Amino acid sequence: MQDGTFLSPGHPLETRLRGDVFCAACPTRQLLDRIADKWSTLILIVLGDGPMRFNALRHRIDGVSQKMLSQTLKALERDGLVSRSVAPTVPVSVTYAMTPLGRSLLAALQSMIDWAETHMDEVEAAQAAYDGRDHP
Amino acid sequence: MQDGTFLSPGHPLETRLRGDVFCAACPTRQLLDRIADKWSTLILIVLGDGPMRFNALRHRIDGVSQKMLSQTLKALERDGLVSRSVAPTVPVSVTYAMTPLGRSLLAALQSMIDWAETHMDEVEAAQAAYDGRDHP
DNA sequence: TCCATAGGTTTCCAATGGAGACCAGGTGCG
DNA sequence: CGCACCTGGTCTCCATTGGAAACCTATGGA
Repeated sequence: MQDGTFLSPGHPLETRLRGDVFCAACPTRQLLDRIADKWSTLILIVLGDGPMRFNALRHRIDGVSQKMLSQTLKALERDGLVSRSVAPTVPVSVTYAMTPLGRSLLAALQSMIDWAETHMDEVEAAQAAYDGRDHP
Repeated sequence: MQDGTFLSPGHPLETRLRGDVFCAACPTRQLLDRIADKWSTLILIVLGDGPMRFNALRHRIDGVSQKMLSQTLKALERDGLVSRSVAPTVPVSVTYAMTPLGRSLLAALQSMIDWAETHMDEVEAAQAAYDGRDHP
């Protein structure tokens, strides 16, 4: 049994076939590529706490460049995950917020963060063990 | 209330402070950057179905290059999420499998995939609406 | 001898991401 | 008046990353 292993019956195969994440051209895969992204994840989690303005996001998410922030926000807005509202104050103030659709993703993202926080020490231990072995 | 908004009491602040994902230097953030990655996510989901060999993974995950696959697998092995075992056959056969630690992450990843599959149409509708509006 | 196979590594080039300059356009400050 | 400054970006440039394809190691078979 070689490459056909993953096709064994008993796996939830039909969920795979319509919208297969493993097929590069499939829309589901492209959507996954968008949300399984460093900046997208962080932006969505932050906005989960409540609406926020551009520069507030910029300072909250350490290390994000202005370009990547506006680029990622634009993509998330296009996907309908966040909304952008411009208030005609002076200077103009732009506020970003979660849409209901975005909010429906929040639980999944949060559980990734939670996992990361919970299992940090195990991962660090694994890294130390790996580096200690004969890996030059 | 401007940048301080996110510090409002009532939020689970203490979970944030030890291992803050929003701080670029923090280990938790680095771990998130690793798992919230296109290839890592797909590899882990595939390996969740059972152990698999290098070329099987390569063919299963459409679009991954040999370099990125071996690079990502190496990182995941270092983090203790997947294990690598070499059988002294000829030619040598290398099999990758989930570790218990990796398996503990699986649920979170799977719920992201599930979300993507469930909400694809809503996202596509949002994209169409966005593109239809006055965005040149 | 020469090819094939598995699992990579190396090389090279195109695409991506970041730093920092620049822009719009209105405000307060001297 | 004229100047610097605010927000929320875009533009330009360069370093890093990712992909395609060639190469490598080791062995078994025609």
